[in-house]
Amino acid sequence: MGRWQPNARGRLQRAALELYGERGFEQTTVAEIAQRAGLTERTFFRHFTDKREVLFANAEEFEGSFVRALVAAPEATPPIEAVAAAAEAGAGAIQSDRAQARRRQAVIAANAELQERELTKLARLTAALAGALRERGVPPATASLAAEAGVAVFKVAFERWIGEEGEEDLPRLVRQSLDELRALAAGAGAASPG
Amino acid sequence: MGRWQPNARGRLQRAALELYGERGFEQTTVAEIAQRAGLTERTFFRHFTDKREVLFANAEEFEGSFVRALVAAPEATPPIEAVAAAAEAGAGAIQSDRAQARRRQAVIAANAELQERELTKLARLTAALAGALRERGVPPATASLAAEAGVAVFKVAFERWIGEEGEEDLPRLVRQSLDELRALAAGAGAASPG
DNA sequence: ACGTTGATGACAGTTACTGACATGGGTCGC
DNA sequence: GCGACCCATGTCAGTAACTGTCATCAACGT
Repeated sequence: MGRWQPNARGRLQRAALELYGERGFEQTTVAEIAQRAGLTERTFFRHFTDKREVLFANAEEFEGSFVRALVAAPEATPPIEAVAAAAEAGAGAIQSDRAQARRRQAVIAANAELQERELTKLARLTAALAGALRERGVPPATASLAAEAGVAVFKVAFERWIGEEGEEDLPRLVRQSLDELRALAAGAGAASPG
Repeated sequence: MGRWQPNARGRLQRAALELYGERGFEQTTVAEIAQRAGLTERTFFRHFTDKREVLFANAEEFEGSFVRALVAAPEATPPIEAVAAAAEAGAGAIQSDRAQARRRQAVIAANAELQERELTKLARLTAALAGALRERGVPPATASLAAEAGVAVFKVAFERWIGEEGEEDLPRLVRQSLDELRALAAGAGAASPG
């Protein structure tokens, strides 16, 4: 048996999510998280750069599934289709447990600092997608716009998925949101006179 | 003569921008900013909720010019055109001094926490635009997508404007970026074989 | 055996941020 | 003009996030 209980990082993540959910992000101290995980405050900061980051540990993995799908798209695929494929892949990587996603999102929605961090993760994702598009020969500005569009489409689909009770197929919602964006860009959607 | 020097808030903003530029955001303490402004640390936190916010004091004003232009657009304007008009208006509100914008942006680009706060401001702007679109009868998801598209277009134009030496007309760059987004959504932009 | 490694603990220090109370010139009612 | 209040600022004490540094001690290789 090792000197310490295994999976310190995972225990910290679990303890943090629980406490943030129970009493809120601000009302939870890092010392409390560490105590519940059977560790010390100092060890928490060795695993996570700050108090928020513990909720975003798998962001890299998520970003990876997004980017891999984009890279895997055939060369001739138009940028908007390539990012759409990436968004669908990212959607597929998440949708296995909607309950977990809901809990996490509820915690984030309850605190401005956590929302701020989530925006940063999405910005990282956007930058990664834009970079991958540039690698394919897409001009920089076009690459940025396509990446932003793809992430926006994903966000809208994700909100619907979290919010609604019936629909469970996130990739399908992604495709649907993309179609709406296309219609929008084509000039559709004038407000009905009222 | 008043008991205190006038414009405490402005003095704090100026001192902060100077110090963040001179020695960096992290290397500057709030006590130093307050001292340069001839005030105390406690007074700084009465004017700004935190150390970052001092750089984003006019975000509301900026957001206002954006939203006002959207509200002012004729009822029949398609959503994408309405947000485009808003983005052009916001562009017009900024472009009076590119040098100032450059200084500010350099400070922000040098620090992750400041970038995080900027993302939050842009998210606020996006939400405000989406809200205004909904008021016009645009369905929620479409409103969100249109708002995201408008802000993305603005961001791309702004980056070009800050980066390049020649072009000075930010609204024109906004219109240009919008055209690129339109082409993108229509399926253009397949990578050239190579 | 023995030195090294690596995850953790212990502890002190800095600084962002908050709450509570004090101060004193401006201003308004009279 | 005089007193009562107002309110921006000062003062001071406290909390908690984060950091640097050194100690510990099982595991592992040689």
